[in-house]
Amino acid sequence: MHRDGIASVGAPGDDQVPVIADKPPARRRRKDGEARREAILDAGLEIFSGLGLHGASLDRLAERAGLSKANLLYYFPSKEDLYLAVLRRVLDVWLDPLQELDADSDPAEAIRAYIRAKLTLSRDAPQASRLFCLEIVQGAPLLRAELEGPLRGLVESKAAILRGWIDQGRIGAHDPHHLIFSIWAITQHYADFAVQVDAVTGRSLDESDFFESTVASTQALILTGLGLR
Amino acid sequence: MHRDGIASVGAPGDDQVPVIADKPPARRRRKDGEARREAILDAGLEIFSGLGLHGASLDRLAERAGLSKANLLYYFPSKEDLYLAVLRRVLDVWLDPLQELDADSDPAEAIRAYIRAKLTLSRDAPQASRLFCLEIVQGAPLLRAELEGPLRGLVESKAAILRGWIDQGRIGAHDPHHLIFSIWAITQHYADFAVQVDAVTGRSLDESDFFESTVASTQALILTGLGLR
Amino acid sequence: MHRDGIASVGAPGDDQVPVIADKPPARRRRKDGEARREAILDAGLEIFSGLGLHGASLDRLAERAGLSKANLLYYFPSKEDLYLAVLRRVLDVWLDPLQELDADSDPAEAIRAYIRAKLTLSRDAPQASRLFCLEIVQGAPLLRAELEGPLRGLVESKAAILRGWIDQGRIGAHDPHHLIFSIWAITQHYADFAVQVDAVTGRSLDESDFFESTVASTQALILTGLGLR
Amino acid sequence: MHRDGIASVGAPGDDQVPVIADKPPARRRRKDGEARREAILDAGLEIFSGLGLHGASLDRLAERAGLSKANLLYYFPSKEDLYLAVLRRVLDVWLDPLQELDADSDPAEAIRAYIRAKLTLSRDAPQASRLFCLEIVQGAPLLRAELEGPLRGLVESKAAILRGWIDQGRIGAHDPHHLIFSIWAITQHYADFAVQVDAVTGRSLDESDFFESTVASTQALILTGLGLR
DNA sequence: GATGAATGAGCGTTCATTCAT
DNA sequence: CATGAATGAACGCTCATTCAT
Repeated sequence: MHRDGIASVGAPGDDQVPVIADKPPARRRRKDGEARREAILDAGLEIFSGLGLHGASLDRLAERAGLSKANLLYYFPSKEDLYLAVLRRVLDVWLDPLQELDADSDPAEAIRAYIRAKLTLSRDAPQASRLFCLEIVQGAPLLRAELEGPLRGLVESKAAILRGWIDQGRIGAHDPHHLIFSIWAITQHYADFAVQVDAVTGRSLDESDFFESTVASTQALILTGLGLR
Repeated sequence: MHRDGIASVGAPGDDQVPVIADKPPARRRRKDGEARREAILDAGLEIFSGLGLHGASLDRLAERAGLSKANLLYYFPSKEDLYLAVLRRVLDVWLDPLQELDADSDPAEAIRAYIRAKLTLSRDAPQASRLFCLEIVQGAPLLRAELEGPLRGLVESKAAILRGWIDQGRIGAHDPHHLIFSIWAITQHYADFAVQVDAVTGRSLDESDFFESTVASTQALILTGLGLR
Repeated sequence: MHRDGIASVGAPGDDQVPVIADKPPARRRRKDGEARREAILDAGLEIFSGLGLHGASLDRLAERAGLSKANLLYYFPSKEDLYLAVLRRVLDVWLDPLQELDADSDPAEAIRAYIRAKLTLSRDAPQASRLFCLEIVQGAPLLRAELEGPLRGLVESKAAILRGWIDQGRIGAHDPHHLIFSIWAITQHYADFAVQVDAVTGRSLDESDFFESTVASTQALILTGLGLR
Repeated sequence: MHRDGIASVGAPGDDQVPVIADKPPARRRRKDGEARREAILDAGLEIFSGLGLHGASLDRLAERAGLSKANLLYYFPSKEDLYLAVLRRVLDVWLDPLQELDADSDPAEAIRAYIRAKLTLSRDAPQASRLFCLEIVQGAPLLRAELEGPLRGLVESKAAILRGWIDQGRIGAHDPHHLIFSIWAITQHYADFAVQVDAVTGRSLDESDFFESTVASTQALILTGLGLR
């Protein structure tokens, strides 16, 4: 139903068939190379998110990406390099919704939209969420720098917006960091713990009524919690 | 400060030095055997939670547990067996607080206590939480049965309690499953994503003021969200 | 004819069959382990001296030593470790004759004996000489430290003896370092360049008349060169 | 100080910039082609002499020669082909001084000149000497034919000259083969075992006083050994 | 001529597991 | 109980070589 993987999310419509068939060879070759890189990254997302860095083997990755192990290593010099490349692509996509949070918006509307955007990602790119989760849970041995740099900066700037709203009395007093963590935790839970959600409820975000009820529930909990209802 | 691991939680005071030194050899040996099993399970928790099933090697596990690889395999016939044993011990501890949720309690009090109990576990046994998270995120290949059996049953029975409270108008109308997931998500986030929390805020649940503010924040968000304030 | 390898030189008679068959198991096991180590070192000498560090494969080494590749790595943690162990054993044997050079001896007799000892080594342990040669020629990447330490010290002390003899007018004035290098060069040539010697003359040190004529020739050249005839 | 490599020895002044810039393309291309061949051979000498046939990789060779791996294989169809080409060029240069040995010369003068010529090569083209040494030490698997053919013939003819001088009583009686081997061994030692010489004495043939004293020492030893002093 | 892309074979090494003692 | 020794399978990676362009 929903495309699993983040290519479709990060760059929709990217893989349109070219109208004119015979491009000059140089360009065709480069296109092919980049398409292969993408295929490898897609395979990496799929397999790393299910087995972790150590559980994934180059053989499986290559097989899934449709090329030979040696050829895969031509594009990414080591398994870890591939893993990191996948992780970075994930991180970018994953933080995108937060970037949108704007001081000039209506707080209720902005938070409602943010929750929906995050849950949409959890539905459309659950593997990305899981891979990110896997890495963080294990102590982020390869991503720590990115967490302490860009992520921290982004969160600080958005926390400032929330604090502004609190100071203006537009939302209830609730520590901005805790609020952000709570929204992250709840929305990502439906991707990261999807098997558990499924085991307990038999439902998945792929079912649109469950998706909508999850969005509504989460929005209600948070907005009411912030005194916005 | 807080003991990391769940032995201290599940079986406090377990490793006291026996008062009388020379027990009969048969009994001593058996005691030693169980102590060794515990030591191996502790090592397993520590290492599996940091490296995952595939990232952990028997060599490391044995070294950490203080015995030889071959001897470790005497106690647990395979790496997967050990992994499962650790996981099961974790699951028991992890579900314990939910068992306490009682229909006859005051809803606000019960939920407040539940949140505190879960966050206490996140503080005192973060590795257990992480190991459980790791397993679920990867699709619970070895735990699915336990999720669909005991876990589902437990959640259903507690959801029924919540539904009862809602029907009685004692808490706001909020889907019980979503409510339980939200509490799980938020409280476990502080264990599972501890590095991220630390990277962004520089704080950890080990610091008692941060622990208390986290408890208060979460209780406020959930209880307000349920119209209990 | 002559045992190739240095075990026979360094530790003659070492592998005698024990008179009493059933040793206690602990001792037997250790014996076996050491015998295997020796077998591996022998295989290492044989193969490294013919193919160099990079040309030798663990598969070949293991096959020659009569065990599995994985088992070989149980005794030596890496190929390079094995290579170094072989090299060190070689170096010890190789420098031994020089140690014997004694200030109190008759110079002519001492030099004559030294030349014979070196040529005997070239005959009995040519692979050791070749492995050492291979390593030095490639710049001694793994042995440089040993050259600048122990070797240099040994040479200096023996050069002092030669210088003493020169000062006493007992041998002709010839720079001691150059003299030592010349003797090394000539005597080792018959091991290191054995194929070339064979290609040009059709002879080998294994033939006793060629061995004796080589000894005589070299002694004559050097001793006459030093004015001792 | 001294150019390392044999291009400078075998074909001095070969890489002069052409006076007239724009040659007709056909000829230019061919010239470029040969220059590239030379560059590859130079790279081959440098790298093979340091790492051996098996230790050198096409990637390194291509990088050093300044072209792509695939292009390198256009000039030499396989790594072994390149290795052999380098080796043959080395062999030619290496035997050159011996060719000069002339029956009509004064024996003392001829031998003195030969020693100096060989040591000059050891100084100016040590890598050539080392590569040759490496190959012979490993049993000359690729060069045996050349040793038993041209080399043997050359040595035989020169040994005849020496034997003539002996018969005429112009030099002391010393087996010609042994004499040639001794001169080879000593003179090449300063190239092949340069690291060892350096480790022991701290000197190198690149220092002109050490070079001259080595020449003098060697000439003295050999000529005195032959009763020419 | 020149090169980027591709690959099969092999390498050194790790690892879970077995076995004898 | 406990361990040193042993192994087959798999792993990540390198490499000489090929091929299409």
